[in-house]
Amino acid sequence: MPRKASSSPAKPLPPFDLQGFLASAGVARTIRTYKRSAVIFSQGDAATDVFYIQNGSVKLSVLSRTGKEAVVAVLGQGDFFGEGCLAAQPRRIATASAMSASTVLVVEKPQMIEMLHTQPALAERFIAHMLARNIRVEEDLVDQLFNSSEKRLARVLLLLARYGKGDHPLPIPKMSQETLAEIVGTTRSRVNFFMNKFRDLGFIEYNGDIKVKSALLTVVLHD
Amino acid sequence: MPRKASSSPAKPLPPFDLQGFLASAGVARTIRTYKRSAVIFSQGDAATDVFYIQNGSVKLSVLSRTGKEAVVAVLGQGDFFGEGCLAAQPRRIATASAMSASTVLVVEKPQMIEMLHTQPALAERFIAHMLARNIRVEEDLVDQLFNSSEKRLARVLLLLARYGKGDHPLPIPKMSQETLAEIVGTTRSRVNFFMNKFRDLGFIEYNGDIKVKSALLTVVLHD
DNA sequence: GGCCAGCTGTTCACAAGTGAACATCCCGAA
DNA sequence: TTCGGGATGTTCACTTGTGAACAGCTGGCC
Repeated sequence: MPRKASSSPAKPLPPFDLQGFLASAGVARTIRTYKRSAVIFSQGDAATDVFYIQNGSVKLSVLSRTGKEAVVAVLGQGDFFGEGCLAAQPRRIATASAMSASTVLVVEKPQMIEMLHTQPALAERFIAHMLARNIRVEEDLVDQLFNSSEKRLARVLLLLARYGKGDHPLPIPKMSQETLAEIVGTTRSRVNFFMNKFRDLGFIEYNGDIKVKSALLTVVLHD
Repeated sequence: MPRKASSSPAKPLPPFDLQGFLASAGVARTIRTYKRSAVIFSQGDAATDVFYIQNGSVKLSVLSRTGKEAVVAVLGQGDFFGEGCLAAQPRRIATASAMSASTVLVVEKPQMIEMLHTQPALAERFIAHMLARNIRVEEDLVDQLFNSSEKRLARVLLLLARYGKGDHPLPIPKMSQETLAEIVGTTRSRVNFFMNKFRDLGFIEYNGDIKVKSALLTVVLHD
């Protein structure tokens, strides 16, 4: 029996003290902190480091030739990003920016490569991250291919809400409808329309933050 | 200067004799051969093995609740697939089928995990694969978000054509317009319309196989 | 207080994409 | 050779999404 493709829950990444790990391995490392909206790296920059989120949330966005912006990932504690530099990518293909105050660990590419060779525990963890990321991006792609913008918005809201786990109505980090549109892949006017619809139906509440009634909003996904 | 997101060439995966590698490591392994159109595994099946393509080409497709089908990847020699089982996925989320006669190597999940721990060369190779895959899927997603179906079709044709490398007009494996539509993420009538348009403009030739004039078709991507 | 910037709410003409129908065309099997 | 099934070519009414515009709101800052 085929399952709905996008239904598998976000993989619960076990916490991992990369900083302590690096310290005990005697590896040089840097910790940086960013304020909300601060840019961590920009599309086109030289790609020299891998990042690991200690705290906060980071979004990766891509700017098209025509000026449109798309958000390809929203990441949180325990996620890696910027790992494209380990492959052949000499430049960043996306811009990384903090969505809330964040602290990230920076590891230079040569050291990361070295450690992936010599530290099986890190390699294992990193592979797990890549697998999870891959599954998520594939689900996003399938979602784009199959679903209308109304359903995609509902899915994004549900995923963001359960991001902090706990399953109960959890406030979503402050985020404009413009940003939501960039995540969902549609226009702001469309997001606005459906947000009001969902609110009228009692599926969400919002003024400043958004509160999602998961059980109700889920209905939208199943037609 | 931001680069066009989908412009980075498919990563040229260096050949890797996984079979020989496994043999010398004394690991149990199985080789299977499939005919064109044969199903390797189906969406919903128990996910117990990782596959490695020795030869041929394999597509991964997902079926929606509503009966629509989408192709999420077309893979070739040297690619892994079915690696989702290494993460938390107990079931296949996609169907894998041979697009041409293919031989694949099958490795059971526990052995793959064991080897990723003990064989740095394999782990490295596997990480490289996951990074490349991730980049490609992200590009596909961005392509969906930014581009019209005409441009997406052009991009898919270009990627398929240069798949075998060499850069010169290379015949694309026989593939129906229906399948192309599932890869591009649109309807057959749309694909048919644009294929004829491209043919009229001299960008491609086709009766049975498709021949892509890369230099010409590329124009479509840049408006 | 008054101003500005950014976000929200709303509308609308227009563009793009869908899906279903029907007419060929081609090729391999009986 | 004929038949049937799959592929292609073509059309069209209908749905969905776009992008640009304009009018409030609201909150921070001088």
